[in-house]
Amino acid sequence: MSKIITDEKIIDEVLFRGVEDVIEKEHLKNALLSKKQLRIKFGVDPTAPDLHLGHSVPLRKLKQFQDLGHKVVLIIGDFTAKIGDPTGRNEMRKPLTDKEIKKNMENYLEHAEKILDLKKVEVHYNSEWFLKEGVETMFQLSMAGSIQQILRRSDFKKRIKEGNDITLTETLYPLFQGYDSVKIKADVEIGGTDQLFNLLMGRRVQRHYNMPEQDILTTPLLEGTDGVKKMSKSIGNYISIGEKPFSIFEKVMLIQDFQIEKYFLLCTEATQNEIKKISERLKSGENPRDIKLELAETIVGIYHSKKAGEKAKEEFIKVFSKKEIPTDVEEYKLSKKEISLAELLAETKLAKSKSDARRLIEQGGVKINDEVHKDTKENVVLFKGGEIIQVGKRRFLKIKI
RNA sequence: GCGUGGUUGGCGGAGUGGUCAAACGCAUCAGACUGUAAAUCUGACGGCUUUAUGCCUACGGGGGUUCGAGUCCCUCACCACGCACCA
Repeated sequence: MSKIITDEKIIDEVLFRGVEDVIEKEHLKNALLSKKQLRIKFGVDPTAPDLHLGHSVPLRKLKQFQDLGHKVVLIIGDFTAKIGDPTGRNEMRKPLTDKEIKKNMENYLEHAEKILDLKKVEVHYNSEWFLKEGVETMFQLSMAGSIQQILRRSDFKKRIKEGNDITLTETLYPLFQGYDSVKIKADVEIGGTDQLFNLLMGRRVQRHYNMPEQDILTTPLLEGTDGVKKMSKSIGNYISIGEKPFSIFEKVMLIQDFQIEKYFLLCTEATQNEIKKISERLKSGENPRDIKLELAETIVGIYHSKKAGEKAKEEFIKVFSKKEIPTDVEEYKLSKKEISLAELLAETKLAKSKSDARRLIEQGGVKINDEVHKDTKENVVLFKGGEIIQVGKRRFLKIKI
């Protein structure tokens, strides 16, 4: 068993930095100081095929607990996924198949490994107990909460108001999630602020089973690259931690200026002090772009390597500031040497269709070897190989014969 | 079960017999401007080509009326609301 760190200063940092709310803060702090190894629960929803920076926020918090010597317990909600978490939903989610869940989880753990030390993590699938215990547990559990409590949550209220259905299974979801805490004897549960209701339900369920109630720590939600909406794959404003260095870099640069500090806080190890300095630099009128470059470099550094971060930065300056052609351009092997430009764009997926390609060409968005080709009537272009096709600012392709 | 209303593009939402590839808004994409952005301005935003007051495919599914149908009728599916039980 690893040693438990009880340095009060470090503990305060863990409970403060990048934390939205801690419920029973004093209690948790004392527990952390007590030298006892705590069990830190984190529920994973196996609907996400890959992890993005938004997911990384609570995971990074878990890592801090892990570093203090506590036991991180990941619960993979394969059973609960079949119900679907109603949080933030105005419609019921469609249930996943076992196969999808399995595949998603393999992906998830692979990515999570970039943040947590998985060897020290205890992993459970909640079907372990739910399938075995069956109806009896359902009865017990459904007595732990009341309809009024469940309906008090805002997403349900909204759905009722809008006349959308709420299935009975959805109302049970928080109880099921809470039961996980009972089974693994959680001392602490971590989650995003959107999970607050479910997390609190965990306390209730534990109480119902005459267990000490878990403390709760919530982390802020991270807005995506649009600066407004919560980072999410379906909105398309996400940065996956499995992406290639340059891709991560590029997307981090897309975030809005006012998000810089939050990203430093939630996505990097920067200390409170360092973040303060960054705020000051921003206030003093320093070009936010340069600070964003540092941010992007740091984040790439975390998920790849320091070197990859530096390289991505150089590349970014080259492509976007100096408007040069990137060093590594994806190659595309052309089937025939003579092909119309529109056809080529459609074939290579640089454009959605030939019509789309024509529109891009007309609008001056297409370049061959840095030269704008605006003529749609130019039917056939003879390619020798080695030409660089550019669409917009970010899409490049090298022609290979 | 009965009744009423609804189902239009990535989304919201117009359109009630012809000029609808579908107003308007959002999202997206391209161009200009820039700090990579953001904001702003311009343009595009179903597909195909012979680039045109061009052709094809679209308004939940199927069928019908009509010279002509998101638009009228029938039917099926789905959704919402109301009624019915409690009274």
